[in-house]
Amino acid sequence: MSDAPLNFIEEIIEADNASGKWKGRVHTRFPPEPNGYLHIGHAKSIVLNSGLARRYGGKFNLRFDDTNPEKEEQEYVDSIIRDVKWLGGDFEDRLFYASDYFGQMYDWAEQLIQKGVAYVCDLNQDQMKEYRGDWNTPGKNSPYRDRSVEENLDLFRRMRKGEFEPGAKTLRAKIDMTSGNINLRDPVMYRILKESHHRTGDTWCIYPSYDWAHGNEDSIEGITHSICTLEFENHRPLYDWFLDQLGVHHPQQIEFAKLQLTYTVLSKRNMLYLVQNGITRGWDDPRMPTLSAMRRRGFPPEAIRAFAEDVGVTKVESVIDIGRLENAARDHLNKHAPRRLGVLKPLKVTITNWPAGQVEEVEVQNNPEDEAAGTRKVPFSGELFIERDDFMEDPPKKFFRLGPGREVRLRGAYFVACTEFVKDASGTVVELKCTYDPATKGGNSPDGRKVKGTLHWVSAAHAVDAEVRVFDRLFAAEFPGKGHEGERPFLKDLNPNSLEILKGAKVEPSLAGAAAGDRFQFERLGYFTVDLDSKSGGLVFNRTVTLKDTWAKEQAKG
RNA sequence: UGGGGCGUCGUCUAAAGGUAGGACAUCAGACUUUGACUCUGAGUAUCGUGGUUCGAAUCCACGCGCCCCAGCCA
Repeated sequence: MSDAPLNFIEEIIEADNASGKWKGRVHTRFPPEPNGYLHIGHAKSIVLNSGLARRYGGKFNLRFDDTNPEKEEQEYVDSIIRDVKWLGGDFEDRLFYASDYFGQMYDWAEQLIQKGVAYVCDLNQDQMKEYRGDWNTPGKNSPYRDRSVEENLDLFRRMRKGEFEPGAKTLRAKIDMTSGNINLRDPVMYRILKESHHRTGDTWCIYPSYDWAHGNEDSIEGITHSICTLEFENHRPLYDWFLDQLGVHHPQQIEFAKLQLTYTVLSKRNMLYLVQNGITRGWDDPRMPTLSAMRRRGFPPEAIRAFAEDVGVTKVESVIDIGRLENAARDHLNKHAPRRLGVLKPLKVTITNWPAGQVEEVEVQNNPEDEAAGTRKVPFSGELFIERDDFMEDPPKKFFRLGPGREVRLRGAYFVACTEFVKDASGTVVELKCTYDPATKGGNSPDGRKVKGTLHWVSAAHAVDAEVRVFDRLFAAEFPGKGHEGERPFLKDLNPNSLEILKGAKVEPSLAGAAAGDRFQFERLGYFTVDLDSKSGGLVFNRTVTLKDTWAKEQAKG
């Protein structure tokens, strides 16, 4: 437990514990509908719910809210389980499905019919809408509202048996057609759906609606604090009404503001569009905000958790600067990612005074943030590659890298000075000729001479070829779609440079055996992970995030 | 225009009638074998108007602004 201030949900829990409301019990749940992939917004909910359980010695359930067979699929169930586990949401053996409770819910529905507070309605969809009224007009009672208990029971049982077509009848709660809260105007509890369910098959042809089902699910599982997002605030009176009518265990619904991020689109509909139209390469394209994509891109789950905790929990609708997510990744990776040397856009360097054919091993620290990470040997020779951006033909004074006559340090190796540069016919610099100072081995000069810059490098003969996928934000606008007209305004804000594939990268030889998912810092560049597409002999890296770069910022200012 | 919710630095978020604090971002500097990390410093906020009070972000009143709701989706 930390001494950080409590968020409003923790305050509720501590008050409940103090009053003995739940006898000290805390039981939360994450209840996704298996109709899409989990994204960073869901991560906030998972971290919140599972974190509360952990903090207060309670329990956390994973429960699929699979009440709509028209939209749900096993593929999504599998991906969600994988993602929740990866994030560290510890539901132990408590993996549940709303569909497991269909029998209980059906019995409870009959109970409400017996009680006279639920009825079978024959109104079709258009009629029901008309009878419902609107914000300024109270609704009218359905003509079927006063059927007898016997008739309702008979009809409901026949609905279950499949005697009626989809849409022909519904079971409705008898509440108040004039309520200012439209959710209370006799909401639908069951609809007829002749659709095969991914778990129950064709056992059922009537399916419970969200409002009826959700409280039941929470109640059955003994949930104490049922946490959901703000848009369900209007549904809470209904949640309470059903549970009160049933007289069963009654959890408290609490609403919080969902996560929104700048430069990001998080709606399932829009994400599906990006995937189906090939704008990204599937749900796990590293530019997507899904958890599978973020995993593939190299985000550590610990970083996502830290981020989710850092942004806080309130009822204020807020948009988080995506830079904070990137920062969370840097923060974790800085402490844990081993450093390596890799050159994204190589420029050849020949050390003219290096003994021909000689190879030396230099010792480089694996992680200056972590002494225990130790050191490694990296081969150095007279033919090297450095980063193209680290040389300028006519550099400004504040450029600390290589230029004609300038001297820099090669990380862990020697000081080198540029004596000459070679251009091809088109005027592009293709090679540098440098001299090295043998007295500076390891990177220190005995005469106390200073250099401003330290460059990363690889030995040409020893380097391993790699493809590097350099990602940038998928959208170029802070609020994608804002200010544009049309069907899918967010498409107008797509960043045309969100993916750059660098085929000719060169990395140090120790990376040859790296496996998919391994994360590294390429010194001075950023954090990189080995992509799923990587095969031995064909290394592929994803750039997770760059290092902070004040030089680039300076340049951008002009 | 009915019902529900929300307004604190640029962005998040604390302060439960008593010094408006922190993080990220920004700017300036120190350090540096990563222009990273780390460290130091700076500026910037209580939606408005009244009221209660010795004292109000906090309590009261009246406004204003933004979000959600008219699926047999969740």
